Parts: sequence; structure tokens; C-alpha cells
Amino acid sequence: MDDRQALASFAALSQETRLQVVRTLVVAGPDGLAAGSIAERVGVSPSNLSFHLKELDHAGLISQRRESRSIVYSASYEALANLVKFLMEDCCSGHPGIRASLERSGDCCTGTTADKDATVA
Amino acid sequence: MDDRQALASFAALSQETRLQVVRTLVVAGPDGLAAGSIAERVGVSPSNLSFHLKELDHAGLISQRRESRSIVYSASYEALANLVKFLMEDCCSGHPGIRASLERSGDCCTGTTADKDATVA
DNA sequence: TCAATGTTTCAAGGATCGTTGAATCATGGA
DNA sequence: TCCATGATTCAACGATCCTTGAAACATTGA
Repeated sequence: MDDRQALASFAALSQETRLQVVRTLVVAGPDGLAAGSIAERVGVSPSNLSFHLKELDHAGLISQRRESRSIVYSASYEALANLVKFLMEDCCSGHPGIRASLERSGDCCTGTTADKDATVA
Repeated sequence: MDDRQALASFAALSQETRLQVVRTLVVAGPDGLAAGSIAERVGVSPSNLSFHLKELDHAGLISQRRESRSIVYSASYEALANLVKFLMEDCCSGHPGIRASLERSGDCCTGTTADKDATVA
């Protein structure tokens, strides 16, 4: 991931509504969610949501497909993973402090603590 | 890490100069770097740098201490680690895709694949 | 074709952000 | 005390971002 895309991703995630949208889509899974459904869950107007979806799409964090009348959005897990990697590489270079901090608290992706609260599927 | 701090961190990192500053400080290590030295390396005016440093400090990504005439800044490795964790928790919840993506390419912090290119200590 | 539904686009506004240079503050040495 | 150095603060300006509601577009079913 190059700097340009990382900057766009950080900018995309630095806005409350958009962070909520990403979270909602991540939880929704690969099947994604129609725009209207997202708007309802996040609590914003369709117009406003569309604005933010465009921003997320431009950053490459989500993808879309038309399904009948709806446009279905889904999180780009690959882009999110790349962003995590970008952040870790920047953090780790020259200093092992981050790695130590991460391991000390156990991260959510290694499977060891993945069952901490299984509320919804 | 709560949403407020994550949003502030993402906003802080979404600006080219600030991303450069963080990178510079991470590489510099725990000893940190004087403001003037940062300004020189990043290539911005002292005034402009001060503006961005304040932003990074407000997000909690850096810390400062006075040392004679200089003010020395250093990266907050803990805050950076927390941000990585925040991102991973958001990414992983409800879907293992990120974990798979991260492990597939080998991340720099887990130690298991840390020897992929051991250029510097 | 017509109407209904789901979504995006557009223009306008207010708010926030980033840059600049001059002024100010803090520290250390003569 | 006075001056030099290192850094921050301030005001002003342009640029970008976010929100809003109305209008437009795309798709489906009657």
C-alpha cells in the first residue's frame, strides 16, 4: 500500500459516520448491505450516506454491486488488512515497542481470544 | 481505545506532513527528536510543524519534553499499538477475512515471520 | 407507459483545516 | 541585563469538508 492510499484510508476513517459505516459493513460480512439498510442502521439521510459511501469507495475500503433496485455495499477486507499492515510496518520500523504492546494485550485476529463476546452471527 | 480517540488518531494520520512526522519519530526511537530537527527532516517551516505537532499531540500519538532550549518529541508507541488493535478489532469482528489476509502475507509484529527480511535491528 | 422504490447527484451554506509570516515566549550564555 | 536561539502563538486567508433538501436517474411491477 502506497502513502496516497493510506492517507485516503485514514481520512475516510477519521469521520464518525464513515467509521460507523465501515463497522456495520464489516459485521454484515461479505454479503454486504443495501444502501438504504446502512442508512437506517447508521441513522443518516440517504443523501448524506451516499456522500460518505463515495468517500469510502474512493479510498478503496468498500465495494459495491447493483442488485435489482438496491445497491449493495460490502467492506473490502483486503484493503482493511492492508491498512493494518501499513500501520504496523510504520510503527515497527526501528523499534519493537509496538509489537510488545500488541502481544502483551493479545490481538483479536490470532484466534486465541476470538470468542470473547459472541452476540450476533 | 474509544471511538473519539480513534477518530482523532485517524484524522491526525490522514495528513501527509503529519504522517511523515510520525514516521520520522518512530524511526528516531524513544529518545525522540527536537522540533527543529523534525522540521528540517520533513521539510516544513517551524511554524507549520508546530501546528501539526499540536495536532498529533492532541491525538495522543506523540509526547514531548523540554530539553534545554529544545522541545523534544517522541512517538507514543503505546498509542500506535492501540490504534492497530482498534483497527483489527473493528476489522475482525464478524469476519475472519482480515486475519487470513494478514497471516497470508506475514505481518511485521507477531514474531512468527519476523525474519522475512532482517535488515536492521 | 406510468407510478413507486431505491439511490445518487447537485448546488448552497456553514464549518473545519492547512498555510503563511509576524509577533511572542522561554532558555542559555556573554 | 542583553542578545541569540529554539519553538509556539496568533490572525488572516484560501481550500476542503460536511450537511441539507430538491432534483434526477435507474429499476421493477402494474
